[in-house]
Amino acid sequence: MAVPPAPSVADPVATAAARVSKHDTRRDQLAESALTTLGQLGYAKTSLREIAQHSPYSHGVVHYYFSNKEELITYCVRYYKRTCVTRYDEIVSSSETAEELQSRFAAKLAETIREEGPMHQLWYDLRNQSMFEPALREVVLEIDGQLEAMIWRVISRYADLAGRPAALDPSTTYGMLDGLFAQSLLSWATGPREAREDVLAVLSARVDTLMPSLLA
Amino acid sequence: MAVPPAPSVADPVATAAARVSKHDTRRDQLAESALTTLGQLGYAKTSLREIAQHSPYSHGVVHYYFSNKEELITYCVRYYKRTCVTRYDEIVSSSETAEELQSRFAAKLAETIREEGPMHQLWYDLRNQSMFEPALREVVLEIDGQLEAMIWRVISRYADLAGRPAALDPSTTYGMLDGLFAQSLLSWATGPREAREDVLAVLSARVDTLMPSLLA
DNA sequence: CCCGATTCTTGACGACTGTCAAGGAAATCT
DNA sequence: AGATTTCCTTGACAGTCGTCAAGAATCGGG
Repeated sequence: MAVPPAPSVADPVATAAARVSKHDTRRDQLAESALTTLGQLGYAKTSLREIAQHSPYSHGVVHYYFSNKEELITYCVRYYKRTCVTRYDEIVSSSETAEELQSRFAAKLAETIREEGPMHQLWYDLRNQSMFEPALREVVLEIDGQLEAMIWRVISRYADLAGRPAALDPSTTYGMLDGLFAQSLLSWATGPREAREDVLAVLSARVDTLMPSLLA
Repeated sequence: MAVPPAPSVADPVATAAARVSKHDTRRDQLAESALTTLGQLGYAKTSLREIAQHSPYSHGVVHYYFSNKEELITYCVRYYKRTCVTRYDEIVSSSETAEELQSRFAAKLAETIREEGPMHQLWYDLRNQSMFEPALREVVLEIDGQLEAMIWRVISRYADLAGRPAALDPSTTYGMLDGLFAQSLLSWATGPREAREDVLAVLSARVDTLMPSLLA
């Protein structure tokens, strides 16, 4: 993951740096444990003890690496975001026709629910909680903006490939697609397990047929 | 609100009915107190004691009228729904041209955020919590279906007035519009108060310009 | 190998939660 | 009027929460 700690030498700078990196590695490790717990239980029902139980450590260690529950949570969200907001960039850069981008994007939307469903549930949970908890607003606003930009990279590239301009502004486009995504996620998460693949197929089909009308 | 209790007469049927109606009136009264609390604090941070504090009673009374917290919550949601899922029906029945329905619907979407913002925040909160809490799924699914039907009454009437068929199925249409609505609600709830009217104006404008493309 | 710093565990605290039982207050009935 | 049912308050319970302090375990440099 990160660089392994340097072998012990009498270099106070290097060892101090290794220390810092180890400290950060532990924070990331705890963040990962926290994220799986949060994805399973949701923001409200996730306690620090529960997070610690999904990690190799005991519940007290959280306060050694994070001063607050709040700090842990926001650190988690940013950690999660790091890997998340570039999800479609490979598709954007490697697709060579509008049709290819369209169908691969539609398929990828469904795939990310299948592969990372709980993480998306957590995101929508946190985004909603930010309406009640001011402490979450800053980080939610930041990530929401990045998600909008991510979607806009797809759509503007799509417009380029098709040789037609986008019909809507970035925010409206994001709002609509996000609505469809959230709708499918909800029914994926709450419906019967046997129906999950059908839900994802429907999402793909919808986005696939909808995308042409996002261009003028 | 409900019929006032009948004056005391020696009619066991009437008095029993009055008793029941009084019992139900109290339940509704508690539900209303609970809804304002839930709308302010969100599902996670609302305790029974907090609900009671927003009502004329003490915290123990909740268990006299409801057996569970869960029963109270689901009762609240259904109670709220009663007045809610017909919000656009007056517009649907009284609009005489597609253009009128379009602009009045767009305006009403914004108005309901302005007038009942916290209730909508609560709805999205509960809908999300249903992904983590199976107990909420039944009632959420039921109301979500009614909301979809409500939106579809608007759009199908809109299509009739315009003399063109709807371009999308009810579920997709609902998902898209709901996404835009939720997006505006989020920024209405978390943004600065001075910007609220702007947010609502943007929502109205977006829906207004988007609606024609919902027809084939 | 030993000492000091770092890392982690354990146990405790005050506060809060849903739930419930006991009993007082109020309304109703005879 | 008294008796009885209904309504509501109070106080307590077992449990969980975030937080923190004290000390054990572990690790690295001399």
